[in-house]
Amino acid sequence: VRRKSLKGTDCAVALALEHVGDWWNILILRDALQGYSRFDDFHQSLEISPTMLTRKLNALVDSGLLEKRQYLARPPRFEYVLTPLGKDFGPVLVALFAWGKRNFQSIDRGIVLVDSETNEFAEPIVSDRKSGEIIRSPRFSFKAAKGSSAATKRRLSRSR
Amino acid sequence: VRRKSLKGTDCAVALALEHVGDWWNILILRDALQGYSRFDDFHQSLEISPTMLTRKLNALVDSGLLEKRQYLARPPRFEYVLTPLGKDFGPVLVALFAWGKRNFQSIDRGIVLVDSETNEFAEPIVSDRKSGEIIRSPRFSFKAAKGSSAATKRRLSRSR
DNA sequence: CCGTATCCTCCACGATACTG
DNA sequence: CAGTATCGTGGAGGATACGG
Repeated sequence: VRRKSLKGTDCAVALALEHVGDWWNILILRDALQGYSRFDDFHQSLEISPTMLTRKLNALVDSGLLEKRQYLARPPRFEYVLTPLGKDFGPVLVALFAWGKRNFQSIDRGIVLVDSETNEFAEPIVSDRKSGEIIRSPRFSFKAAKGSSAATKRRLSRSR
Repeated sequence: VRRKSLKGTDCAVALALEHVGDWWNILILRDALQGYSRFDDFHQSLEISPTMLTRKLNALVDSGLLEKRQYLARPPRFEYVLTPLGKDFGPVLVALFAWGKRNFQSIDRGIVLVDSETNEFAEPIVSDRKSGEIIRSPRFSFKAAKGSSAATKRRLSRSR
């Protein structure tokens, strides 16, 4: 949007959109809620240019949805983790996910946003720092419930 | 976004964003769920250029969220009403509204998205076709509950 | 009153290249 | 690996003007 700020509006929806009102933010938050935290994880997941990812990550930090945290001293490494405010955004994503699933996705596969039992968000991914091998990535797991099929071959079709 | 389509993705969130993934669409749907249906209602509410409003309205029609319906033969007049798919988007907006309200809006005023009792969406606005006078606009009504204050003076700060 | 067509501007975004 | 700097461009979006 020729981003006129909607500050001054007292509508909570508009206020919310100030912080998450675009494509990338939502997708980043989605991944974050799945447990993603490192730059490169987002980078690979989203097919976003590093430049843009930097901007969006910083913006989300500024908005207080993410926190930039050092997890390794030498070499200095940072991760972006959800703040309480960011986690609180979860239900919105759940609703969005549900809507999309109800209406646009007949096949019963895709990411798992919440554990169907506990209603809590999936555990963070675990990856071997050394090899970079992903041990467990909740993004690709399936609902435990009734016979979900085999793992999804997930290849984003490259544009261009 | 240099709008690469995310078609081919099986993530429901991405699929959903294909249709509502921007600022204007959300705001239009918000208004639609409040009962707005006429071009000019949206136009005034959103401070959007008529050109853009046309585009967004058409896009939402194409996506199947809105339906363009003639409500007057002579002169021909149209209104944009929510389809079932569009109404189904309601819960997402409710969640977004709630998040914004919880976190960014301390004052207890703003639009009413759902009736607190029935959990149904507010009634359509009623405006006098002749005078154009708005008789009832739920956007500016307040929760019936505990002493809400006077009407909001709503002036968007113009950019530039 | 309810839009649509045309034009133009500017900035969101990707490409590319570079650093610790 | 985890980013930042610079640059170029396409398209989002406003202004304006017109029509039923």
